[in-house]
Amino acid sequence: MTVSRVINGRDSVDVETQRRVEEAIEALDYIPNRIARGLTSQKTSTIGLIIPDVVNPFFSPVVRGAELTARKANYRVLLCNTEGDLRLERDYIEDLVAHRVEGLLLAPANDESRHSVFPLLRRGFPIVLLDRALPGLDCDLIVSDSATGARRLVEHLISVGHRDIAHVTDAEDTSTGRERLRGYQEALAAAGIAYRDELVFRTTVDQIGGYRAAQQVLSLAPMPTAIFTVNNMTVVGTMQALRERGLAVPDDMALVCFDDVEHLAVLSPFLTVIDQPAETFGSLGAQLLLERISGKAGKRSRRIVLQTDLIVRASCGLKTGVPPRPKPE
Amino acid sequence: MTVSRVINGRDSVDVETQRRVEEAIEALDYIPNRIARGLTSQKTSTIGLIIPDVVNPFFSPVVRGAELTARKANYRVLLCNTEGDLRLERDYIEDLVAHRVEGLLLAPANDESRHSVFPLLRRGFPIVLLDRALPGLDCDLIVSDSATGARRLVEHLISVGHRDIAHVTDAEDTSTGRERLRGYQEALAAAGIAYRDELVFRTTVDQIGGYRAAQQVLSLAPMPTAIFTVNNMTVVGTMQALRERGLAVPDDMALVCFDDVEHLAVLSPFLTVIDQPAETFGSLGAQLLLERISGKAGKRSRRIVLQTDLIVRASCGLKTGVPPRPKPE
DNA sequence: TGTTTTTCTGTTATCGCTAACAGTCAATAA
DNA sequence: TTATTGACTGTTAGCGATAACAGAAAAACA
Repeated sequence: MTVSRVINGRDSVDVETQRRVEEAIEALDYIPNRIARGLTSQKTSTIGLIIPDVVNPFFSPVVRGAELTARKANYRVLLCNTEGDLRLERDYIEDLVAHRVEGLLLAPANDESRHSVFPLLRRGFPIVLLDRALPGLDCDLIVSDSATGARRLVEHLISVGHRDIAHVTDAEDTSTGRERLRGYQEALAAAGIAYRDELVFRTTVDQIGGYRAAQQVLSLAPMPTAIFTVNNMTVVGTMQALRERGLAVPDDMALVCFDDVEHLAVLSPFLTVIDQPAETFGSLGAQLLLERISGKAGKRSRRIVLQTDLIVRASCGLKTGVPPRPKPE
Repeated sequence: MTVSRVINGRDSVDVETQRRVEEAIEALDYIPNRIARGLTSQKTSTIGLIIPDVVNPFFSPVVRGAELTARKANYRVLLCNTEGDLRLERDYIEDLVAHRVEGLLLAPANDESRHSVFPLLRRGFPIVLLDRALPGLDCDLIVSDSATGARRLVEHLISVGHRDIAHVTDAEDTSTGRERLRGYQEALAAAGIAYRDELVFRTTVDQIGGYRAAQQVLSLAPMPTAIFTVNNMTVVGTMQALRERGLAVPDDMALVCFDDVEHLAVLSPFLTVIDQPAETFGSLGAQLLLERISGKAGKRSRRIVLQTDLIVRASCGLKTGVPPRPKPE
């Protein structure tokens, strides 16, 4: 008990005793067991972070932001990678709750994730959704303005002369996919171009999905002159398919997508993209979550919509590319 | 107690009792507290993973590999981002130990990390070092063959006609930096080219470091005709500096580096690189660690050297680039 | 001087779980 | 029939910390 007092610097302890305790701690390499402390205090100082894929350059900054912010508040982050697998996601959620994380940051796989989230929400478990909203759930949320982003991307394509624009997107089971599709449709409508469902290709939003969808796009006759892919993984697959067919960007096909990728942006700035503030998803998400955990959040749930940046480069056949963003700052 | 029996499926429990317990669990949304279980069993089923930066495309696959492998063994991963900061790294290590992680995967910031690691090692704490060795520490270790990789990169530069080759690397406080410098020197020696210390630029191995070092390279007169940067972050900074000067790769300057980057490799395959099996660092590291935790590892420490791939693309002025690696498989 | 207060340290109980043991009851064996 | 076994459930203790309280000794006060 006296040891506990020394470690936590609470209550009064004799100077001499304190010295002896500290000596013993040193001699024994004693490190207090935070787990046991958590048992008593009912605080684990840990939050869970569930994302589909750390390797995805959109999500890794999310991890970084969350970790940094959590750390500042003396919280730790348990990271889980779902691979976009719902069952894995569900298992992870249960596992994290069993680990008594004090709250959860979740970038859900798709709409069906709501079934795992709902029970937590009902019992008032602190949770913040990232990137994707879940239908019917009233919950703290950070998304970016996907519809506007998509609209600007497609408007840009239209402004440089494209009218037959294919869209590679997901199976319509994510809010981001739906919003981006909506933006695509809005841009077309505003330009008086008829929406054609056969130009929208639904697939898994990973590299292979992008590859397959692009193959379908390229088998159309006549081919569209531009492709708008829903994220940074599908664009990679799409590019592969283009290359296989010997098609060049932008000469044979214009290409735009969501998500900027750091290395690409500097080393080879040719892709016109919508850049999302990825790290902000993590840091702001952690901040909201910590507020909720500490009870400073109030009853109402908060929906935050982050604005995005259109970065115009050369992938649409514009005559002059905009120089890359200035970095280092 | 009977509840514990039902949950763990141990000992015999009456069918009727079991049903009632399960009913109650359901009704109460009861989720067992794994933390408390850990207190009893002295097992937290958690490992720590400390890396300099999740956002770095070399390290994010490491995280993925570690997480996947740990998960298969029913272990969780506590992730910590040091930003390459020694003090943060030390704090994290202590923190993870306080959390009673059963072992530690560490990609150390630099040689000085050994002071944090040594006390753990002495008390037999399971630990596996990733990417960088620590001088004087006898410890499980996974590195890639940096010297050979560097040698092949420089040999390639020499083979296409370069003789004045600058090297951007770190402050000589990491094993990887030293090994790559050694490979650079070996390649020069083998070609009968004199090593010139003024062509080696020591810096922080991040983007800004690469940028500054490259500026120095470009201020030399005469300028070298090729630059070999030590990793994927420095090459980004280097590229920025080149672009600012209006220098093109490979026409005005050849450029090679360690680390392939997925997006770049597909979307813009022009950089000749040494590709390290990044995810293997994580998965194999976790595997070694779990073996050591379970006592299956034996007394002797294991040193694993992963082989690398030279991927020749267009950044050295070779007439014909090799096609990008086939993907999807 | 005696009484109160303060300073310090030790004891007990508790967090949620499980190992180890104990006890009850019915089925089986002798 | 009695002893033995097995199936089942409950009790106690302890993992490592802390909150709450208790008690002893010294300091401050009357």
